[in-house]
Amino acid sequence: MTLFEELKARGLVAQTTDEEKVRELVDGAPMKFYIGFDPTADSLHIGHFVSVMVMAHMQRAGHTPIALFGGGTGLIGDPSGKTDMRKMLTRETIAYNIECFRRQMGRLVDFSDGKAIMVNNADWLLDLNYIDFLREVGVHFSVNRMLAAECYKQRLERGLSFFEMNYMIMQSYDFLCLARKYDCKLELGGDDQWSNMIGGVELNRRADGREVYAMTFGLLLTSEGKKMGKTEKGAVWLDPEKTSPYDFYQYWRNIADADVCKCMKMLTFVPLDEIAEYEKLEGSALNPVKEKLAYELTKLIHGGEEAEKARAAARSVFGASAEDAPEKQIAESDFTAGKIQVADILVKIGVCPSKGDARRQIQQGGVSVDGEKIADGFAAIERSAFDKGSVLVKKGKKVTFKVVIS
RNA sequence: GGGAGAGUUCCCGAGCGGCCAAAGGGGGCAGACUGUAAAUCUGUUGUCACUGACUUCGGUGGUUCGAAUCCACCCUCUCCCA
Repeated sequence: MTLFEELKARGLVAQTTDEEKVRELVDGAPMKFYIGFDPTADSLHIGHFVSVMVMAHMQRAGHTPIALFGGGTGLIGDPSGKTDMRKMLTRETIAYNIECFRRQMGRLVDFSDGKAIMVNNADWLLDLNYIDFLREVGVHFSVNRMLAAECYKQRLERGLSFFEMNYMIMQSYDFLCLARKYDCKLELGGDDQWSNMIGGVELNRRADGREVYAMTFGLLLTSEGKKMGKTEKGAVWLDPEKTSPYDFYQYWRNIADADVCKCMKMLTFVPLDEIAEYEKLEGSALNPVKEKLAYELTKLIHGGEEAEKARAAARSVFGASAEDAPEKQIAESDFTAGKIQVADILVKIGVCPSKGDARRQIQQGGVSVDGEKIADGFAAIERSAFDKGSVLVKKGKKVTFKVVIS
């Protein structure tokens, strides 16, 4: 199976500007390609995951990825698919964010010895002269066509600033610069970037007469068509400080039945024929597959050791013993007259946002201490309960902590 | 620059001067059912010293016994005209 076929089978090919040519490039001699990243946050999240995986696949096949950080375009913000204008970021935050991205990406893509290149488009965008830019690049763009582009349509109804409108032009210019400087032949990106990417291909042809190509991969959507990786608490991050390996693991462990195999194809290196076996399964038989998915992904992002820990913790929480539950500390001073209210503990260890909420959870029967359900919202436990070292506090089915005294 | 309108709790969105901690929906959390899934049903969703008190309705002042609701100014956003 060739690389292109594999990418396609994994659902990593959505649109191409010229499928035959792209296939030749991907399956052919080593070449350079690029993927752009908007440094809008200080950590990559699941939405970026696909991009990074595609880079990794390509690199394994000998190609050289160019990771382009939108340090310059980040100052504008991509209006595609957004309903509102994005916040503008300061240059300092963007620089910091790029640094964070760079670190996280290093886990999956090898940047040593020039095997992959990192560039920041601020290097060529910031010093642009407005008039020169208009003369060199601006002439090649038709406003009529830009307005017709799908990505702007929605925004036209709600208002689109000239400022944002320039995003497409700048991204196109990126491709032109990379083609000139690195002989970059191919741009990859999420399907939502399609319009912007075509812009780059066109610009290369018009400005330099150079043939370059673009290929998109599908966005990571749930079977219900929503973007994955969003929870109410925010995105699922790859930074362990922002989303703990355990939560990360749990996110995937709780994935919908319909999405397991798709994610495994797109996000892991698990061989396709192995996944084909999993696709035959359905119902509760999928549970081990979900576990594998969660384990593989956690391993890719946080390393084998963290993956083992997360899996063990999950198994214990939902299995018989809870010995591996995460530990939380409370202080000796939290006790009053040798007692502490269960509600207070819940607040102290950050399980509940307020004491009122904690009482509610207890009264609704959602809290247990050392395996015993508490019903009284004002129930307190004795200091002596901690004599054995720790007390197991559980809220709901999924939140369990071992509480110790520091 | 001229004209019209809007800013309410996590989000959307009701809201008569007192009966408003504020309808309804979404989302979240918990319970039942389950497979740590989905769907469904139930409860709950400002804070606390919790049958009571306190803080919230863009901001600042004002009218009033009493204001999310009325007035003034300000800020922000949207729309229409130029």
